[in-house]
Parts: sequence; C-alpha cells; structure tokens
Amino acid sequence: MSAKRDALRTKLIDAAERRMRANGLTGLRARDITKDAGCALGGLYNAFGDLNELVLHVNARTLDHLSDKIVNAREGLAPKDALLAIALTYARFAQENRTLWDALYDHKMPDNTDIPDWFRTHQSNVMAHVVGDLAALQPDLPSKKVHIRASTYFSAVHGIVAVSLQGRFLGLPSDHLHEEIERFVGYILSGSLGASEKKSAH
Amino acid sequence: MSAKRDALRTKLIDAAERRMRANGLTGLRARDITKDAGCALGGLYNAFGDLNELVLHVNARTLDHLSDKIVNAREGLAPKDALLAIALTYARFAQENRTLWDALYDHKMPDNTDIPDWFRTHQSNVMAHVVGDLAALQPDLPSKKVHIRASTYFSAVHGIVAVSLQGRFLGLPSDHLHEEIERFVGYILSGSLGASEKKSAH
DNA sequence: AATTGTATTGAACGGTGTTCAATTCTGTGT
DNA sequence: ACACAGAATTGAACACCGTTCAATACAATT
Repeated sequence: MSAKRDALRTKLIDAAERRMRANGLTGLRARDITKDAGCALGGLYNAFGDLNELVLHVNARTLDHLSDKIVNAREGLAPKDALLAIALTYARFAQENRTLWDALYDHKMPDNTDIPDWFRTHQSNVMAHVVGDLAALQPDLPSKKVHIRASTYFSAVHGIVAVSLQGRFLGLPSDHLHEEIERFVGYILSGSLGASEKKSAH
Repeated sequence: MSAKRDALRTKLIDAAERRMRANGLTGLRARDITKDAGCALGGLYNAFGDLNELVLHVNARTLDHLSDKIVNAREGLAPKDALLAIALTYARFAQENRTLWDALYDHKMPDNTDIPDWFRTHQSNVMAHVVGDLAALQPDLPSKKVHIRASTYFSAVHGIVAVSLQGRFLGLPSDHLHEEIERFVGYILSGSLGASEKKSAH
C-alpha cells in the first residue's frame, strides 16, 4: 500500500544526496530536490514530515557508507592495528566525502527536539567498531566504561579531522593529517595499554 | 568622525551577543538585534557589511573571553600542568557558555569566502597558549612542528568536548567529561614525553 | 538661513520552508 | 463500461528571512 510512497521517498533521498554532495547542506533547497525527484514541492511533505527529516535520512546513508568502509579497513586486523585503521579510514572518508561528512555535524534539529532513535542506531553502528576493538584490548573493563572510552577515542580523532579540514584555529595542513593521526593514536594506545590499568582495580 | 558609528557598532554587537547567548546562532534575527540596539533595520548594514560580519565580531569577543579564562587557569603552572589546565578550562568554558561556544563552530562564511585576518588573530591568541607550553616541553622541536602538534592537541580536546556536549554518537555523559579529559591528556603527555623523541633526531 | 553633504530610515524585493484547498489519480461495486 | 468515494498529488499562497536603496532626517559649513 505504501510501495509508491516508499519509491518517492528513496527518489527524494537520492536527489537530496546528490544535491548535498555537490552543494553541501546550506545549498540544499526543497524546490531543487523535488524538481530533481520529479514531484511537486508539496510532495516532499507528503513523504517526509520535514526537510530536516529528509536530511536525517541522507545522513543515515552517509553513516552506513562510512561504516562499510570501516568494516573493510578493519577486517582481519589485531585490535590495536584496527583502531589505527578506523581512525585513518575516518579521516580519508571525511576528505573524500567532504560535504556529506560536514552535514553529519552541521545539521541541527529544529527547536531542540532530540535525535530520533532510528537515527541513533546508525550512529551506534559506526561507534560499535571502536567499542569492539577497545573491549578486545581491555577485557576486564566494564562495558559501560568501554563505551565511554570509545566515545573519547572516537571524538578525539574526529576533532583532529574536523579542525584540520575546516581550517579553523591555525588549521593543521591537510597533508600532515594522516601523519598526525598515526602519531596521536600511537600515544593513546601506548598510554592506555603500555602502563596498563593498575589504578582502576580499586 | 566615526565615534557615532563605533558606538552603534558596539551597541549592535552587545545586542547580538545577548540574543546569541539566549537563543543561539540559529535564533539570531536582524530585526531583533536592531530593535534591541535601538536603530532601524538598515542600520545594521550601515555599521557592518553583513549579518555574518556581526556574528564574527561576537565570536571574536567569545574567543577573547576564553583566552582570558585560559590565562588565569594557566598562570604559574609548569607546562604539563598548564596543558591539562587549558584543556579543562576549555571544557568548562564550553559548558558554561554553551550557545556562544557553539557559534564559534556553527558559523559558516557565506559562499566560501575565507575568514578575515583580523578574526584569525583572535583564534591564534587562544592557540598561542597551547603552543607556548608545548614548545617549553620540547625545546628542540622546530617551531613549525610545534604549531602542528599544538593544533592536534587542541583539536583532539575540542573533539571530545564537542561530541560530548552535543550528545552525538552515543555521547559521553557530561558528568564524565572532565574525568575523561584528565585521563586523555595524561596519555598524550606520557606518550609524547615519557618515551621521548628519539626517532625525531634523525 | 540656506545649502550641501552625510547618516538613518523602513517599505519593498527576492528567496526560503511550509501549508492546504483544489485537483488528479486509483480502485472498487454495479 | 461507468460512476463514485477515498487517497494521493499538486502548486499557488503564506509567513518569515536577510538585504537593498530611494527617501528622509540630520549636521555642518558658509
């Protein structure tokens, strides 16, 4: 009964993704998308409640795409090497899909309604890889703490990539990005493993 | 000859800062600002070329405010302790001035005109503290590399704070933010100092 | 007081996301 | 085949945004 509707939804997501890839999130116009998708302006609000909801679907695709890249890069690697591979893959993905990646962070929910659960799932799927390798490295650490450290690790790498790419605050030159990430991850891994977790036992 | 004009400029910046503190960057309306400042709508475009230019001035103030906080926190501390103090101060500032801090990163230049030099100076002033302490820790490192590492260090901390505060990707709970930053900085400092820089000599 | 130059005004413009009465389409019963 | 009801689609209209610029108010000089 909603096959037609779903077809329109994917056509709209396709069109929005193309526009976002080319012109970024700020260059996204409802009129352009619906024209590309071959429906009337109002059709967007039939398929989705909101333009923001459509953006959310494009972002979900981007996260899945990123997740696939991480799976490939991580495959068959020991946890330490896997964590480095994830970081470098994240950086490369951001560089190669700049506008789509920007939208992941530039997009804001209207008012301050919170992010829907179905979208959080896509975010978690990406983070799960970091969680997995970190858990393998520290098997005696409670799951909750593993998640917290995974978040810290992931967001630190993200910060390096983000500031480098948008060139704020001096801006790390993009040529040195991968080099700096390698050094940085080395510090983290040696710090979090080499000295071990003697204090945390208490 | 432009005393009147400068007075209007500061009145507009004041009004814009108040509005941004209350409603964030997305809640900023030219009509609200000019009403608060007591001038006509067009007056904004007399004092500034653009609404974006006005936002830039508010952001510059925010950076100066942050820089002051860092100076106070850093005062009289050894480089290692200073770097930790800077990170924690950055996190606390972000929490206490959430909307203004968000605007530092949410604001985008129109088209893709690049950030004016006078604004970059304010950014550099913040970063200078990190650069100083990092240079003190590694006196034999070329200045250019010190800047690159400062950028890496700063942006990693920024990433942790940013992801934690906006609660994306699982989202590190804000209660654990300072704790995680302490651990994290410990890793970095022990990694970058403890093992020393034997390889970099060649 | 007249005149010139400058600063300020706010109605008007183009472009945005969103709505909803009007229209077209679709499927069913006769 | 036809009529008809319910659902899907349309696109003109709306409210609101940043920005402009001719008209106005003001200031200074002669």
